[in-house]
Amino acid sequence: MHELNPNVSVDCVIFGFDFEKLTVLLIDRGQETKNGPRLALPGNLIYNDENLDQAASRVLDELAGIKNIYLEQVGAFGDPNRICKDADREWLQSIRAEPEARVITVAYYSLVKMSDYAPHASSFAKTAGWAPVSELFELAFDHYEILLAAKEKLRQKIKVQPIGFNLLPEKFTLSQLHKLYESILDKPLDKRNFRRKVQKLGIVTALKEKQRGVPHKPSLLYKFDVEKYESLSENGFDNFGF
Amino acid sequence: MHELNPNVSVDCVIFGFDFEKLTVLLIDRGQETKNGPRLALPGNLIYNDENLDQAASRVLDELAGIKNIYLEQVGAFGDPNRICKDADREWLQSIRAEPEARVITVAYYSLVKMSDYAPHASSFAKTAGWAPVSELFELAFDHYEILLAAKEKLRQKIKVQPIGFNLLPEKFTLSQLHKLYESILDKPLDKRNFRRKVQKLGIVTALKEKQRGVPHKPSLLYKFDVEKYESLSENGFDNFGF
DNA sequence: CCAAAAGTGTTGAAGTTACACCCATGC
DNA sequence: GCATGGGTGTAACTTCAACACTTTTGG
Repeated sequence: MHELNPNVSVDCVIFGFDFEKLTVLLIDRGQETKNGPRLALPGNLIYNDENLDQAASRVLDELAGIKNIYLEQVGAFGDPNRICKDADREWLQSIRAEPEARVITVAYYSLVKMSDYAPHASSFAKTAGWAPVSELFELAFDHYEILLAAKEKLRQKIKVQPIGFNLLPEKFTLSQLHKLYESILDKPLDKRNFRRKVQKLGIVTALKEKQRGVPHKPSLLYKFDVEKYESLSENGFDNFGF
Repeated sequence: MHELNPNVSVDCVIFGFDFEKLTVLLIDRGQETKNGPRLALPGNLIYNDENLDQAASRVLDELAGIKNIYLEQVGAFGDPNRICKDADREWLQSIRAEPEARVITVAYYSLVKMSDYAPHASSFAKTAGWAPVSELFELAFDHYEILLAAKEKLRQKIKVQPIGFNLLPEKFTLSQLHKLYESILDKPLDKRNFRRKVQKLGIVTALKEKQRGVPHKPSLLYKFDVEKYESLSENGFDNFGF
């Protein structure tokens, strides 16, 4: 039966990275509200004939036009009183058949390169865009709490598995990778040790090509070795982590 | 509104340890079923006016008579086709108002000392008891999959934080601790290396007392050093993990 | 005296940290 | 020629994995 389930929703916490800071994808409900936040995570009710992962992908596409990204579950949220702000209640009344239903939501997260995914709003999202995580303090419903939980998961995850390669251009320099790790872990890493470690892991391979047009010694370019990455993924990254 | 939500349930994966092997708390549906498993994780629908954590605690108490244990969320599960076995369908018809409803379930897990918690069945559980994890291959619904996910979470957790001390008697031997770790990680750990590591960590202190009445060399008894544990907890266990 | 678990040290390999200088380019 | 970031090696130290025999008790 292809119908919305009034009691279960999904929300997506999509982190974006731009070599400067960590951002998160939010939609603007565009509502004329006196008080209460207008920003929310993209999320909506699930259909009864789709699974949770599918629902998250679909919702992300419907609200922000972003497809085909790997989403990982954060967990389930849903205190009975998560709809406690007037603005939230009003808004639900405008978009839901059963605005008063008890909803529990399953959150998903991912980390993408901002420049690869230009969000464009549709459905009930008035606008969609990237907001710096460090400047946010309030969101609709319990979305701020969900954001914090997702951030913590991301931090744990990146410590133990080399995600982050999808954040780089196809050809990249080891310095870019270095900077990426430093900004996510939020601490300096020794240049030589970092390079050694990444190279020993074997998931990057050097191209025969260099940077051009830079006002300093041009860097060798590297690409991500997908096969090596996958074979390591299966056997576990025994010795990763900075 | 104190009513059951037809679409959301919780399931509890309670691991028990008895110095021999890892077990899990299961209920027996007691159903006269031709085929399909009779064993299931304790779980049931949530009420609309309780939060997920509360629901998990309540359900665990209702079905197995176990109260006051710390539960941690595993995540949400619920493919549309999780009710695919005839036995499961029949059983739901006997206990639910809307047996055909799409249900997503939120799983919780915990690890307790078996001897501290004698399960006693009630409600729709015919019996409740501990089953060795390694001997299980099939459970109701998607409960086997949930069990595996919970086991993996437990494994990750115990690698990075020394839980497990609430599983031991006040005074314990290093061999007991050793066995505990081996059964959770499901692999042998070198005796000497294990002892060295635990002792260097400093969260156990030797008593001036030995085992008595054992038909072999009696072991020194140890106790858990709570203060040391807490000070380490704050600063992070920098070098823990087997 | 036998069975059963307790207890104990060393060594080689691998990994981690810290650290300073020359190189290639654009302007 | 100078400013900028690219690129490289080593030594001291710590951690890790592997491995075998003696001890103490109860029966």
